[in-house]
Amino acid sequence: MKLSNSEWKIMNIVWQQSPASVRDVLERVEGETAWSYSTVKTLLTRLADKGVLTVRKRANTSLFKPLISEQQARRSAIRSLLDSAFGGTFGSLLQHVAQEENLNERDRATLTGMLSELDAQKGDAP
Amino acid sequence: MKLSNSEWKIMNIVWQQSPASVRDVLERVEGETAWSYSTVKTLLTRLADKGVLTVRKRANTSLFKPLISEQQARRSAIRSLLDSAFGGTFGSLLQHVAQEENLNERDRATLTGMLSELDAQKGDAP
DNA sequence: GACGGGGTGCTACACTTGTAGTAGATTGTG
DNA sequence: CACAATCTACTACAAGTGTAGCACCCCGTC
Repeated sequence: MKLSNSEWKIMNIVWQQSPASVRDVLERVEGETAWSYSTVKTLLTRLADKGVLTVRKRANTSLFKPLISEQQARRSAIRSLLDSAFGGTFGSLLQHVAQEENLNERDRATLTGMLSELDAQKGDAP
Repeated sequence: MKLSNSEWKIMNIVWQQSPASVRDVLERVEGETAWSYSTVKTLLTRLADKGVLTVRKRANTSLFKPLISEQQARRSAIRSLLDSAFGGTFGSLLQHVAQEENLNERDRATLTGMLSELDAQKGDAP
């Protein structure tokens, strides 16, 4: 389940406030984005069409609830990043982070430790 | 510099074989994808238009070279993942990995160690 | 019971991505 | 030099994203 940028923004809100109406979401994004009511509605509807949210009608208002957990979504986002940018292995992500992101010495050491562990097993998760 | 899936596939090749022609790339992706010559050409051209590759003409053939490093691209891909899916902090990525991905006990412990380190400093990298 | 505020359902439209075809320029070779 | 093999340039088109407008419906209030 691949989410786009805007879709993540929406989902992050719906995960926090589970049955959420268009207006609920709109109120939360106001200030961060300048989305119109319509835009939020379209995004929510699309997510429902994709099967990521359910809709239930309460009076005349649609309430949306997540069908996938934040964990699932995060997991698949990581997977997809690994596949396109890190040759599919978690190890190379760690390696990159250890070398490139600015970590302190302790953390870097920790990571490189993990790395050699991973290298040692070589039986990676698919 | 945001790269799409196919663009990553192309870039991964060009990073390996620096001046690369359309045909060079095509040969490398054959077997993995069923892209036509045209498709590869379009993708390379688009990347050049985006300023991610340079083109130089050698006789009648265009040769492409990366203008950004794999590190830069990876870095920005991570940044973008963090922003959309992990509230912008590296810590929550680590946390997710520690809890959700299937690591062995050693690695998990290592990560949670790092995590509390990060929490302790609280002065994260922007 | 008419009206206004908020809601829904459609429609739209520009830009990006995935994928490719075609026409015309270039070049090595017999 | 003429021809075939290559290349490039341009065009195309469907699906996905970002962003929004409009018409119409329902419910509470005067």
